Amino acid sequence: MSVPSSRRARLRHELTAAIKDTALRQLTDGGPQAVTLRGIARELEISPAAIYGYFSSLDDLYANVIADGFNALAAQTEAAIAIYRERGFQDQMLAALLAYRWWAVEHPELFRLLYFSPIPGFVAPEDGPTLDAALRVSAAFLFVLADAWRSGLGEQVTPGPHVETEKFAERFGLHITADQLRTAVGCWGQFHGLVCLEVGGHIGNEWTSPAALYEASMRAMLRRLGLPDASDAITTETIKAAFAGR
Amino acid sequence: MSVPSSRRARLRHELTAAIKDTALRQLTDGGPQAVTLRGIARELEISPAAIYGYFSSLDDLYANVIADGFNALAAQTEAAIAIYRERGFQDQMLAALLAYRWWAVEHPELFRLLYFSPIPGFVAPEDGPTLDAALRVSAAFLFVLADAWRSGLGEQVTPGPHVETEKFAERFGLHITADQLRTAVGCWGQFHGLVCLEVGGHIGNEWTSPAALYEASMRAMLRRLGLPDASDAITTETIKAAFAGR
DNA sequence: ACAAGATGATGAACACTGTTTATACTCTTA
DNA sequence: TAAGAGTATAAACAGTGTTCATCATCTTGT
Repeated sequence: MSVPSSRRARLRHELTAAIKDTALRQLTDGGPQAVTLRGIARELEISPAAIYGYFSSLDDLYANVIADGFNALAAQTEAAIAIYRERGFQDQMLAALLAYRWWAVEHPELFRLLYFSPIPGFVAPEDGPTLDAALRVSAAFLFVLADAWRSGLGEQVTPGPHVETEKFAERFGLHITADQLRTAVGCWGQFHGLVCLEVGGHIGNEWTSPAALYEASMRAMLRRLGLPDASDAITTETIKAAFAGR
Repeated sequence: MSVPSSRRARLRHELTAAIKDTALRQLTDGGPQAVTLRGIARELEISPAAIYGYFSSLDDLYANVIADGFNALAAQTEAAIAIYRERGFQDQMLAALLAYRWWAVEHPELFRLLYFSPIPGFVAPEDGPTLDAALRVSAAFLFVLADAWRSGLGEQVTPGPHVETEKFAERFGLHITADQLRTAVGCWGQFHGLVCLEVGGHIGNEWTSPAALYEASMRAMLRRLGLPDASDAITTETIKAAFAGR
């Protein structure tokens, strides 16, 4: 801090971004094992040791890439919700759900990295930006659902034993019942699970269209939540088009 | 084949098993990056090069560990189903679902390896035992559900566009409708997703009991399928006890 | 404008990793 | 017992993350 020299700060910021970018590119090109400290240095025509002036270790670099990834995913779902801001909650939810899958399918390696980090050391609780960014993703969906509930829609929840919701309310600044929390997490598992199976290559796309299957499942899920049917016009293609002309 | 010398064959079999075992132990102890060819050799007091007489590469070793893992997971779910062979399909399904989560929670690193292989090179389609073992897991659930459908139970399926089911029927030897297939995959995504979130550490167990949440969600899912309510006596603890006294 | 000092980059080294190859060894079997 | 198949080995190679002492560069107070 304390009045940083602007030139140095700019160069520093640019190089950190460049390092993260090349790491991301190596990840998307050749999988997790292909991203290499020396490879990044080679590509940037820089000494391997120089990177340590920007990241304390390769794990630290990974942590930042992961945080950026979570933020990108969150931004995409939030943007999808914003598109249908004037419409019903069911439209906002469906748009967010489709945007979630779209992002995952377009960035499969990064998506894997986010939710099944193949890096050993860190789950990094409370450690900083990683966890916050991860929560931001779920929060995007949760807030829409909570808004719908608050407005009196969709009170079909999953019954079950009582669970604590205080710590949850504390973290999210959101007061919902135990049944609602259970329902929300159940939905989360549902769409996240389908996306995981597809990204992991376990839904053979030789015998199904994953996109159509996902969309149908999500519409059914929203119906089970007690929400009105979402507009038929909302499909993955619609979302893509709306993002393209943004 | 051709009348193998029994002594050599036995030693060979034992050492391959020992290699896989230590690889698995290193995985569960220190994560994916901790399993090391040289580390295995060190632990078995063997030359690193000796392992290449048993596995063609580290990836090959991984593939075998993965196949074994899928088979262990499949065996556990099949055994859980077998316990309730004389009972209703809903009991068999719930038991299988709870056994699935239980196995995943008890072998988190291996579960990650199975469904989000952090190894670069292989998804290995048609490559041999890996894919077969992976299919065996889904088949366990699918056959029970198909039996229930065939007996006239639970015809609440997810409507949607037509998808091809011929290649699917060919692979599984099971003839179901497109709506049934969509429903089954939707359910798969649901329970698999919840397990993935928990194993990935994204369901904070500081504000929920993942086991209770999972059980409640699964009972709700079976109800949505149109199956009768499963016995209240079936819980994770029940399954554990049944396995312990087997 | 210049010296002082902070900041950044470097090459060499270390301890690892997977993999190959030529060599030595051991055991089966004819 | 001799031949030969099967197995284990040490040494080497290319590559990895990380550290450290050294050197270049740039910012800044006087």
